[in-house]
Amino acid sequence: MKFDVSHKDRESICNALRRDLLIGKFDFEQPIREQKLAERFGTSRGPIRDALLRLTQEGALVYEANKGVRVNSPLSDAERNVIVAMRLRLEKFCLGEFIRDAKELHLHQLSFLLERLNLACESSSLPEVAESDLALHRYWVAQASPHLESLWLGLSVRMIMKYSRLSNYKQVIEEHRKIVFAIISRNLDEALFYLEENVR
Amino acid sequence: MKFDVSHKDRESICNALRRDLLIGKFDFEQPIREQKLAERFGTSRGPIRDALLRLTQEGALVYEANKGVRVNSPLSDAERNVIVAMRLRLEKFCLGEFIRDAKELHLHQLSFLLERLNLACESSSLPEVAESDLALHRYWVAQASPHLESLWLGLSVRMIMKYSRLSNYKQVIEEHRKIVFAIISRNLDEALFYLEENVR
DNA sequence: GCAGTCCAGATTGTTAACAATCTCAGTTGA
DNA sequence: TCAACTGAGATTGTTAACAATCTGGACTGC
Repeated sequence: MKFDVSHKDRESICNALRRDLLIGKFDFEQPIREQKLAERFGTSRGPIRDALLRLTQEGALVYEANKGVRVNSPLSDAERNVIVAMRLRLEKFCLGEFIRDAKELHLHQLSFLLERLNLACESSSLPEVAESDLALHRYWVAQASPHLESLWLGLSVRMIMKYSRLSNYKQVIEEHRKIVFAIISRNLDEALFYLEENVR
Repeated sequence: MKFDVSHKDRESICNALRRDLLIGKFDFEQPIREQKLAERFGTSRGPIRDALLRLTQEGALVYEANKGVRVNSPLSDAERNVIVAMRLRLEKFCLGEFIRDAKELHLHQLSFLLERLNLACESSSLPEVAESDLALHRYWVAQASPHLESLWLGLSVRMIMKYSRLSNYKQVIEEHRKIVFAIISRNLDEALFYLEENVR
């Protein structure tokens, strides 16, 4: 339980913990100890606290005074529906902006991220698939609107944590291939259609 | 520039800073210094960093490595429209849950919050009006879904920061009176209608 | 004059020690 | 028996000192 090193900055710690949360590494109802994480990442508790505070704000963790944090309780179906609708509203907007403004370089980057997702699916590595999936979506969101990126991230993580053990890798890669192809051919309506199919 | 004391915990510091941000107390593009705030709140830099980190995650501030935080750049009209739509989606859901489940006690609490907003408007105190306005909306959101509360807060703060110098106090109080009366008479459609009118 | 270097002060980032609080098993007393 | 108290250990909350980095201006060599 060591050698997650080569991470040092807050962003990296946050990303590593977020990945752990996505794949359900931590038990519900069991508090997450700062000292343990500090040893794992080779830092003091300060940066760990920063990361936990941030994940709390994103909704993945929940905080209780003088008791630390634990994994947040799952969303109800109704709450999840609201989150999904909000994420779609946000991501459709970004996709529109992206298709309108994307340069050749950006489309190429998209192909690269799709290929990364493909490799992750073929290796059947759940953490890799989850991360590559989010990284792909995140790319057009971040390009279209840095303002909305962290908001999108919170929604997406919270969404995926509930269901989506991402079991069917064949389907995952196929859905994203459709989206990316539609984007590259600048077909907005088609891209939005496949996006909705994928997210919902 | 002292005696904001009687605040000690992170929540209070965060709320105080959020209020300052809502009324535009800090200059754009000018960094916010941790030491200054630490002195103002009578703590060390640790809790201040927590609060700034949280407000950054909410989108009110923006962070740059080794340079600290500053007020985030304003949203574009298109971005704001997306935020408004998302907030409405969320708040309408919560309002429906609230009207369905609210006990007499909760409705009474609503009247109290409305009266507080009324007093704030009469005293024409911008910070008080902004805070009372948010507190009222926040109440039905928090009651309906604690899971969604902090998400809602981020959206609302980001929304209000851009426009809404909340100039017309007469109108503010009137709009909210309509919403609250509709809620108390359990008329969902009417409540949703006035909510949309108020938020948008 | 001017591009490049360097240094001092200011500011953020990290750390370890300490304070405050919680947990829980053991004890007490009715 | 069992509810209430107690205290030691564990954990979070806070602090001040220190390290790393940035900023701006003075200095240097051309």
